[in-house]
Amino acid sequence: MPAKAPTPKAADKPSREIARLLRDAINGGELSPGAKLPSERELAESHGVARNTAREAIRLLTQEGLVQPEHGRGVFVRVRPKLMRFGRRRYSRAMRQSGLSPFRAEVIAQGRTPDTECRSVTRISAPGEVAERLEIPAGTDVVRRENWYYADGEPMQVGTTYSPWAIVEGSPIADTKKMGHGSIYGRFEELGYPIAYVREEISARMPTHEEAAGLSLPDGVPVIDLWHTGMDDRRRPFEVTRFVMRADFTALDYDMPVED
Amino acid sequence: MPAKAPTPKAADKPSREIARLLRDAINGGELSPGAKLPSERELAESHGVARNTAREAIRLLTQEGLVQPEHGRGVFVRVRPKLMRFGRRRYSRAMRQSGLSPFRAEVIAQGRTPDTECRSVTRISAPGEVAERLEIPAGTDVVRRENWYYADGEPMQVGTTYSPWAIVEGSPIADTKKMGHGSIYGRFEELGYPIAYVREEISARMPTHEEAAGLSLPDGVPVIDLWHTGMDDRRRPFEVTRFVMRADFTALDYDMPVED
DNA sequence: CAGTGGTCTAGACCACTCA
DNA sequence: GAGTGGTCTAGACCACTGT
Repeated sequence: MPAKAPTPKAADKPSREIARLLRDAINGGELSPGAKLPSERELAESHGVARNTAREAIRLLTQEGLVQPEHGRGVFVRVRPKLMRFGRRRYSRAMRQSGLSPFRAEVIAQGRTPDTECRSVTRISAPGEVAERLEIPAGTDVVRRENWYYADGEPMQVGTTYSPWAIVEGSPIADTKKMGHGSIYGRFEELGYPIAYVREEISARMPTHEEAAGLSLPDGVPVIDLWHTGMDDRRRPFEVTRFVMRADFTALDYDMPVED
Repeated sequence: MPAKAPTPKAADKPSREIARLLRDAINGGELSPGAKLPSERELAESHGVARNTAREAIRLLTQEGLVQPEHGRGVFVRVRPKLMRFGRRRYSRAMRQSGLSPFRAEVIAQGRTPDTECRSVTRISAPGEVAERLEIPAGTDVVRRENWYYADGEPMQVGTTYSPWAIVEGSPIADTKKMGHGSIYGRFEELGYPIAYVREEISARMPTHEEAAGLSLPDGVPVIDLWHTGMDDRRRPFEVTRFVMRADFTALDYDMPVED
């Protein structure tokens, strides 16, 4: 090849450059959410690079969560869904008495169709992370309930609830059969454990391989990993739930007084 | 080539298979955090595939946040750092009077060295997201302070605080110069705005291109995106801060009474 | 210097979608 | 069947890290 640098200004690697152009087009509004990007082969030809290089550009945008390739159809600008919001109100008495679980209420409020499924109810010995939060010795018997939450048929969250066997024995909570669609906190109240305090420990990370498969997560979508502890009026923990939630559909919203 | 399928059992694509083997080795403990993986060329040869295929396997694990390639050195199993925890106590009177900002206190408690830097203090007209939360008309003048938070020299968070000009005019908060390393809530208290309630809206997502560069984020690390609103004893908002935090170093921990 | 990951090429075939 | 993304090959050169 002749001259070494016809345009020394070129912003580095071709793949980065193509990604930058597409990103700017998306952020600038030339490519709206839902729009289809040029195909990999088109991008490759129009930029005079190999297909793999165009593909690398798409990959960069995918990891940023900006676009989403669909096999056989094309690459599309991702639509930012309205977030489902969960917070302190989730545990209010009003919610508890509405007969609706907090998840169902929120999804319905957004005009979508909720669905929940209890995949398993088992009696196991408490793992360390659970025992600590329940303030019981590790290995104590607990009931484990695995719940899946859907909106319009798509899985949104998985919640795994653990509660001491000594507390829930004989109640609907320990029952494999249906417990109804209401809030579980109504059941705990009947057992003498009215929820009065909650602790929520929140972190975020990329999903594991299994989570990505189970929740049908596209690339570039993290999960919120939330450990929830429910306590009664004397601050005795009676239930912990670990939620794994699609971060692109979920927001947490807490409104609370400041501690002294 | 001769026979079509010598082992039809082969668990799908070679790159996925190599990724699975490495993942299992990591989760099984054969490869501890900090350990070096075989080089791409070694993996390619030992599995009888092209280097790009081995590379694709590494990429899958990188996106899961399991490993971290380092240019010229190798690919390493990621060390899960101890999380910095922030929560409701962050705004307590005790914290306010300790003379330490909540961030500094937490980092020091972990035996690391905190650093904070105020990159800019400007007077601008409030963007919509800010005005809504401050309950002021969009376009009202606010002071914008951009703060960067470091632990052991590495950037951990960026917090952008907005407060009505009418409230902070003439105070250290509106001053470009140093404001000291204490909590900003002490200053607001002096101005007649003792913090009494907070609202925290939390979501998680992949970092933008700019955020990834600014925070030196490795691939596979999401950010926590937090809008914080500070309110006085009459629930009047006087300050909002948007935090963007490295999710692999950060946890939020809220302990609160349930609403009626 | 040798060894590592980062980027790129120019092909190939497969799997999926849609008219 | 035409067009799309998904995976793979067998090379090449570059940039960075260590000794």
